Amino acid sequence: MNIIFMGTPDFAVPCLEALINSGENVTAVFTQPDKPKGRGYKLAPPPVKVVALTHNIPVYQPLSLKKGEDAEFALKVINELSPDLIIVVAYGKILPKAVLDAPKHYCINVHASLLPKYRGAGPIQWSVLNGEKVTGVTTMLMAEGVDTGDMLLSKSLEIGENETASELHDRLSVLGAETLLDTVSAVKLGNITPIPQNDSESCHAPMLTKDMCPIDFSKTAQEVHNQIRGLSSYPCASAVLDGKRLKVYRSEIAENLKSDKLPGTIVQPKDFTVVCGDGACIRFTEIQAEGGKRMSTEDYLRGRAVSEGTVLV
RNA sequence: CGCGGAGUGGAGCAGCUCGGUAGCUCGUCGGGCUCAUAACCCGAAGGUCGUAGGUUCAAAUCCUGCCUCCGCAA
Repeated sequence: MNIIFMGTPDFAVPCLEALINSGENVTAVFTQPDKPKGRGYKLAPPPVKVVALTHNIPVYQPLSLKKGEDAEFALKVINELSPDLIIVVAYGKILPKAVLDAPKHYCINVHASLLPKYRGAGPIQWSVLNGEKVTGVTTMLMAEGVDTGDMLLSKSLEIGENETASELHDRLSVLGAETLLDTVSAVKLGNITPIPQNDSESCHAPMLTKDMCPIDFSKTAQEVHNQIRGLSSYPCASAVLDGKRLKVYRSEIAENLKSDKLPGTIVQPKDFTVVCGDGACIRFTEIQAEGGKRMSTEDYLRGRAVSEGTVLV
């Protein structure tokens, strides 16, 4: 099949590679423009672009698909390629109707949640933040609303107790590629049955922001744990130790340990165990100090003393 | 030229202000104690102090260039 692929970040890469490896004819890749990133504002290409280029697939990076010269040119390109399918995976732009109607068959989107739950840009992180036990990926026909189209196929998986959003991200991106291939096969066989979403069961998962990062130790240990997992590894939960920011990438609930100390107090300096609002304790297992490298708490404590009774803010 | 921090035995850090035998916590190896141990005691190995120059009788320490890593901001 002739396919146009639209996607931008790492999550989309396995899908693109799966299509290429399964012998589909990917005639063009649309992705976000290179953006200045990191120190010194170096211009960085999106991961999907890098993969596309290594397979010699033409890459288009319009600023907009809705209006302006870029949009007109993009639409022209799309129509000239006359794709059978347009596959969209975390592209980061909303497609106008003209693009949705362009392919002979469908515009199909791969979304990292079990729809209709967690529509939006941050489904993986929010399912961890909310302490979900199960999540998955769903393929759907694209409609004009964000993540509201009729569902095609879905696959689910269990979320580990201590699993971080970035680990889950990696697993879901692989599962997404599988689900996408199954969906494409079904389309070829004319064997798809779109199922409308039940809007009343939906919820929204917006992009994460930095004001979600500071840890509020007055919450329960489980809530704090979920926050740490859900924000890892970006933007990453943080606490303040001795006036400096401490990022917490990984944690675990301390079994059978209670304390009536003030929430945020370090009760076991040897393994960085901290009291939370419900008296239960949480143990940081992977952290990063300002200016320092990300490392296991064990390594961190070898070089810096943390004293019992210190209170994190 | 966006702002800032850091590169020291296998790991994480101190030492640099006020140049002059490289230290701490841990790991590794050997020995001891112990019913036993991740506990304790004794001992050992292991470092061109990121890299290239400069200043100096002497540089981890002062000066300059370069490389790499990280925080903020985007």
